[in-house]
Amino acid sequence: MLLILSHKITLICFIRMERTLLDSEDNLKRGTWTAEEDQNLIAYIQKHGEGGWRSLPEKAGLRRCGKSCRLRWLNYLRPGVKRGDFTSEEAQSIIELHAALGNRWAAIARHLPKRTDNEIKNYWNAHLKKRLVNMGIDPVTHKPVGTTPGASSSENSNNTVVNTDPMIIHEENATSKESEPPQQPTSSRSTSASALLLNKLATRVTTLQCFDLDPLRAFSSLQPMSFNGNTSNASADSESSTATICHPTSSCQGNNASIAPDTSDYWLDNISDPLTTPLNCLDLSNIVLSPVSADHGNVGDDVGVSVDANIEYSDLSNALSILEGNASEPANSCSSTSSRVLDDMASKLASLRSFDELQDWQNTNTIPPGPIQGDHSVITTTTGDGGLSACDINIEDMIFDTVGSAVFYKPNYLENELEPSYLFDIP
DNA sequence: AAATTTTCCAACCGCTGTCTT
DNA sequence: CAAGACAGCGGTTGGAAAATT
Repeated sequence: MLLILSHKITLICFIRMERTLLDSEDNLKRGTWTAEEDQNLIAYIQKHGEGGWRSLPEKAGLRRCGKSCRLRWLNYLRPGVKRGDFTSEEAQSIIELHAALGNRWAAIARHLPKRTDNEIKNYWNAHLKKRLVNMGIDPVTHKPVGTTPGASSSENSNNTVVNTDPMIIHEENATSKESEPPQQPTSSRSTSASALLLNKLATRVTTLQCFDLDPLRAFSSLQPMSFNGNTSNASADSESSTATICHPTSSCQGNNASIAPDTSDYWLDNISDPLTTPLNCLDLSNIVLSPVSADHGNVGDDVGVSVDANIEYSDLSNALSILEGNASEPANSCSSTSSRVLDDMASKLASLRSFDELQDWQNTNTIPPGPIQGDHSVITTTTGDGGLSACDINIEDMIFDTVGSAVFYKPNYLENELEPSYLFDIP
């Protein structure tokens, strides 16, 4: 019996060796790269440049396939590649971006300089996904488990998660381990329409890499493309239509295009004056424009917004007016904190005339974070505004909480390791 | 200390889109 | 326009290292 078992193990080991350590049928080496191979590859690319991967191995004296060489170079050997030790900021970004982009690792990687898609993917699978699960969050939908029946429904046919709700993630405290069950969000889902819209915009703002991702300006260029071309009579459209604004050079067209290409480089390289060029490159696939059956809330007391998972407008033209800062009603007529904040955002963003201005604004916190009022050791998540007023809000501090409600996130509180539970829904 | 299991990530594979001929 | 080459992407896997029994 033991003998048979021993033979069996030996056989398995032999098969494994043959697959992984020894040369394959095509005489190509597989498995871990040696230092010598790395050196050969680096030397060759330094001399001849990247590209021509198929013929590269032979020229470089490597018994590897071209794909393997390319992967090795791009993910590990290429200068500037940052490896290991993700910062809390990077982890936060990955979660936010994953909420917005789904498993589009390459797209996510473009927002994290020096990180490769492969490493981000691994980090997500090995760490972040588990962290979310432990917190009771569905890593696919980024919503609490149990609140999203048919979680996969949030993914479209391209396997792209269209939910954009990122969530706050608190750095794991190494000193205070487990024993505590995963903390479930204590706040109820916000029913504020304004808050939901604000969420969407805040998400975009916090991940802005370039002026072209200005969500408010994009709304302007969204108008002629939405509602199947009918912008004045939203109610005629009985189905929710997904609006995607396409890259100027992209072939994607129409309402159902789900993935907009990364456009940062294009805009930075080609657009000097945003005012003279239509801003039409923002992927708004998560923002669904459709008629609403009831006015659940107001944005600037004008725009009806549904409370479904998607932002919906009953009156796009009014919405645009508000978002462009041309609303007839002043901000103080807003019905809620989030409305006021939204107005502030709209006014500010609409006033920006260049990417530089946007950066300046972000850098100088034109809308400064004010002192948070209230007892944060008591407040975990609340359905109120936590004592914040609109003028206290720094847009960069906005982010989703775990239930998809708008919150205010003060990074400096995390950094200082103060009470981390300072999530505030916006009513 | 040894055996076993789990974790994590480097690398591979298959597929798709784009470019070139 | 078709076919092949190529680059890039995302899912999966093998196995070394770490953790646990």
